[in-house]
Amino acid sequence: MSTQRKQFPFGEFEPKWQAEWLATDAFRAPNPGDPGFDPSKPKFYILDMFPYPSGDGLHVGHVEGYTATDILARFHRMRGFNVLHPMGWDAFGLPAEQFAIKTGQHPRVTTARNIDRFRSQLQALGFSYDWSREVSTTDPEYFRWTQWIFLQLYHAWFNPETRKAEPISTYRGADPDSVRLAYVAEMPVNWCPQLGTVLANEEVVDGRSEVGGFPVERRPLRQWMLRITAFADRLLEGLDGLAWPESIKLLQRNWIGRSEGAEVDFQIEGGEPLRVFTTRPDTLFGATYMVVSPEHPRIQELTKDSQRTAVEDYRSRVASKSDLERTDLAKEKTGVFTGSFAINPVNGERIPIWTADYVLMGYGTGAIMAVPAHDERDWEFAQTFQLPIRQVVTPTESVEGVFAGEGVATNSGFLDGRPTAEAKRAMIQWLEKEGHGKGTIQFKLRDWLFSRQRYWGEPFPIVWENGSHRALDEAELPLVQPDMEDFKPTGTPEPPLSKAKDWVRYSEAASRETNTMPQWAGSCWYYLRFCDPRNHGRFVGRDADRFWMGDGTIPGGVDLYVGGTEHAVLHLLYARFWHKVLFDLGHVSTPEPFQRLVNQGIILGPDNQKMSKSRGNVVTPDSVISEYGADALRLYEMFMGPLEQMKPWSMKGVEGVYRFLARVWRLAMEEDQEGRWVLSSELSDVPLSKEQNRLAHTTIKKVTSDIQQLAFNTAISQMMVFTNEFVNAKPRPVEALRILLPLLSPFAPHLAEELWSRLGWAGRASEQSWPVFREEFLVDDEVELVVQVNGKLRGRVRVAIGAADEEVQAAAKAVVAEAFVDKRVVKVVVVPKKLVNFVVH
RNA sequence: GCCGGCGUGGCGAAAUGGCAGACGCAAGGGACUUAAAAUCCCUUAUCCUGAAAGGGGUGUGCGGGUUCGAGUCCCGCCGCCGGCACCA
Repeated sequence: MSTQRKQFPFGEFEPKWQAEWLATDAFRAPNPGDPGFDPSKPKFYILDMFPYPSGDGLHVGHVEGYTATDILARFHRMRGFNVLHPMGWDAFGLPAEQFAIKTGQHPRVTTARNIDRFRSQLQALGFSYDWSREVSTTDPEYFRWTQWIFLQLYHAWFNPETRKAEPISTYRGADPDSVRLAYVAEMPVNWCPQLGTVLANEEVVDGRSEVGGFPVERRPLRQWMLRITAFADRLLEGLDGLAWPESIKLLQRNWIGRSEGAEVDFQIEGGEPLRVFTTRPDTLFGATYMVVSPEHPRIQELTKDSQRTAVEDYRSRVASKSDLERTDLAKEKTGVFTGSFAINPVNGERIPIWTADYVLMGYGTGAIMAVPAHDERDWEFAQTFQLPIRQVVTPTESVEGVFAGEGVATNSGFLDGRPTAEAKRAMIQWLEKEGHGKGTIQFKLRDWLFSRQRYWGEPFPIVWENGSHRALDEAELPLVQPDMEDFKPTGTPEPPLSKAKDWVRYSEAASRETNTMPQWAGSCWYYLRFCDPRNHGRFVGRDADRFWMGDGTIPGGVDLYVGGTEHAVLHLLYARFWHKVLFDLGHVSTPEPFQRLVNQGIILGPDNQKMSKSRGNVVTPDSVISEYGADALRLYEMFMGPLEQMKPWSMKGVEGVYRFLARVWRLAMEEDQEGRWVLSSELSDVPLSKEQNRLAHTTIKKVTSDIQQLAFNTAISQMMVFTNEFVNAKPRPVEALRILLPLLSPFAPHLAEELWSRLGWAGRASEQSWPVFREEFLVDDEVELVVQVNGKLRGRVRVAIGAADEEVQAAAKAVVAEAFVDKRVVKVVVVPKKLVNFVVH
C-alpha cells in the first residue's frame, strides 16, 4: 500500500492547510473586549480532557475524543457561535519525574520535549484549537494561580450554618486551624515505598498504587489535607442537574457514599460511653455484642488485664497485614474479646465488647453494635465465636440466609409491629429524647490527602515557624521549585525538596513546606484558565468567566466535556469541589464546572484486546496519517461506531473511509494526460434534479441532527450515500459539492478546504455558514407503503401523499386480496406514510 | 456479593413500537487492462421450494408476556465488560 500512488494528494494539501490555519489564526476565539468579538453570537465552550504529555506521544484513543470535539467546534462556528475550543498540558506527574531520574535529565527538559511532540501531532490532525490559549500546568505563570487557589482554600472554612465556604475571618471559634479547608493532620495514610510518596485513596487500587502497581502500606504521617468531606452533600446534590451519563453520576454517588442512620452511646462500666454508628437503629434490641476496630483510640482502656496479652497479640497481627490481606473477603472472621462490657441503652442488657479487623477505624466511629441476626458480617462473626443471635425483624416474605432487608420489628419492645422505616424514626426519636444518641449521616468520602513527596509538582505556598504553618503572601507567588541536581526520592517520607537547603530556608526562623501538590491540582481548574489564559492580575477575568462559563442565571459551565471514564471519581470530583469553593468565595459565577459530560469508549487493538506495548497491538496516529492522511484517520475514528462504545481497530476500515474520501475528491477532480489533478470535466452548472435535490436536503437534515446527537457514524453513512449518488451522475451538478463540502468540512477539514479552493469559491469551506435544509424539498408526491396481513409483510403499494385512509386501505387490499379468501377482516391499522396492516381470522 | 452497561450477518455496525441488517469491511462474480493495482457494476442473514422468474418458512443471547405489530416495552434467566467491595 505504501509504495502505491496515493488516490488523492492529501500529503500535499493537509500540511498546507494546517500551516495556513495557524498562520492566519483561523480558529482564534476573541474574548469580550477583544477586537473582533461579537457579543451577539451565543457561546459554546467545548473542552477535551487535556492530556498528560507522555513520552509515547499521542495514541488513537486521544484522537477519538479530540476528533469528536473538533467536529462539534467546527460545526458550531459554522452555525454562528463564539466557540471556545482550547488545548493544554497536564504536565506535572510521576512518569516525567521517574523518567528524569532514570535518564538524569531535568523533568522540565523532557516535559518540554514531550509537549512539543504532542502539539505537532495534534496540529497534524488539523484540530481547530485556539492555540493562543495553550497552557501547561508546569508553567510558573500557570501554577502561581494553582498556588493562589490553594491559598483560597487555606484561608477559608466551611460554615455549616450557611453550608458554604467562607473566609476564615467569619469563623468565631478559638482555633481556626481546626476548620480550614486546607489543613495539616497526622493520620494513617497510603505510603508507597517504591514511589517514595503518599497517595490519595483514589490513587490506590486493590492495595497497590494506580501508577506502577506497587504495594501500598498504611503509615501515620503528617500531611496536608483538603476538607472535601464538608462538601459531600453539595457534591451529591449538584449531580442532579448535570447532563452526565447516569453511570458516572452513580460512580460519584457511590464514592461519596451517603448513609443515613444514628449514633448510639453505650455505657461502659467505669468509663465514658462508647459511641457507634448504625444505619439500622431499628435493630438496637437485637444488638448482642459490640466490636471496636483494633486501631480504636480507646482500645487500651477497654481491654481488661486478663485479655491484654490476647488483644495486644491480635493488634500487632492486624497491623502487620497489608490492606490487601485485610480486605480479603474470602477469609474467616477474626477477633478477640476485650474483657469489657457495654450496656445496651434500650434494654439495659450487658453485652461483651470485642475487637475485630472487620470494623474499620476510618468509617463511622470505628465501633459498631453487632446485630448478627440482620447483618451478614456480624452473623459470620457470631457463628465463629459462638455469640448469641436474636431476631428482631420479621421478613415480609420468605428469605434464605441472613435477613438484612426491611421487614417488621419484633422482640423489640415499643417498636414491635412497626415496619422498618417507621421503626428507625421511632428509635431515633427515643434516643434523642433519652439522650442516648441522635440521627446522623455518614459518608464514605474521606478528606483529600493533598501532599506528595515529589519534586515535579507545585510547591506549597506555606512556611513553618515554631511548629506552626502560615501562608505566603499572594505577592510572593509563584513559588517555583529550586533547580536541583538530585531530586530522587529520599526513600523516607522526607520529600526531595528538603535536600535544597537554601531554598528551604525562608528566614532566620522560618522554613518552607517541602511537600508538593498532587498532579490533580493543576487539572482542577484549567478549564477556567482557558477562558483567560494570559491574565496577569487574576486566575480568570470576571468578564471572561461570565461569558464563557455563564453568569449563573442558567445552568452554565463548559457546554460539553469529552474524556475517558477513568476520571469519574478523581479529576471530576476534585474539580467540582474546587469550583464550589471558588463559587462560594465569589471568584466564579457558576456553581458547577461541567454541564454536559460524554465519555468516549476505549479503542481496542485489532485483536480485540486493550492496546498495549507488551501485546504489540498499538496503532499510532502517525503511521495512519502518513499512509491515509489525517482526514481518513479522523473520519475512520468517527465511523467505527458510537462514540461512547468500546470498539476494535481495523486497518481495513480505515481503507474504507479513505476510499470514500477519494470518491469525494474525484467528484471534483480528474487527472489530465500528464497525471496532474485538474477540475473534472464532468462538472456542470446544471441544477439538481428533483430526486437529487431531495437527497441533498435529506442529507443536510440528517448530518445536522446526527452531529447534534454525537451520532457521527451515521452522519458519515449519509454523506457516503450522497456521494455514491453523484459519482456516476452525468452531467455532474457542481451544486452537489457546494452542499457536500461544508457538511464534510468538520469531519475532513483538509479535503473540504482544498476542493473548495480548487473550485474557485470565495472564502474557506470551514468558514461557510452551515447549510440549511428545507422541509418542502423532502416531500414526494407519492409514498410507498408496506402492506401487512397479521403483522407479516405481504406486499407494497404506492399511494398519493395526501390520500385518505379509505383510499389507502382500498389500494392496499387490492395488493393482498388472495390472503382474504375464506377470511374475515377484523381490524385495519393504517400508519400514515408507513404501512397498512390487515388483521384477519 | 452489590450496582451499572452491553448481547443483531463472516466482521464494525444501522433501525421515533411499523419493510431487521442502512453505511462500511470481508467474500464471490463481472467490466476496464497485454497483465496487475486502482476504479466502476452486480451478488452476499439463513433454510425450504422452483428450470427460471418467483414463492414460502425461520431469524436480533435464552424462556415467557404486553401489542394489530417487539431488536426496541415488561417479567425471569444466561453470557460478556466495567465499577464498588467487611463502609456497619
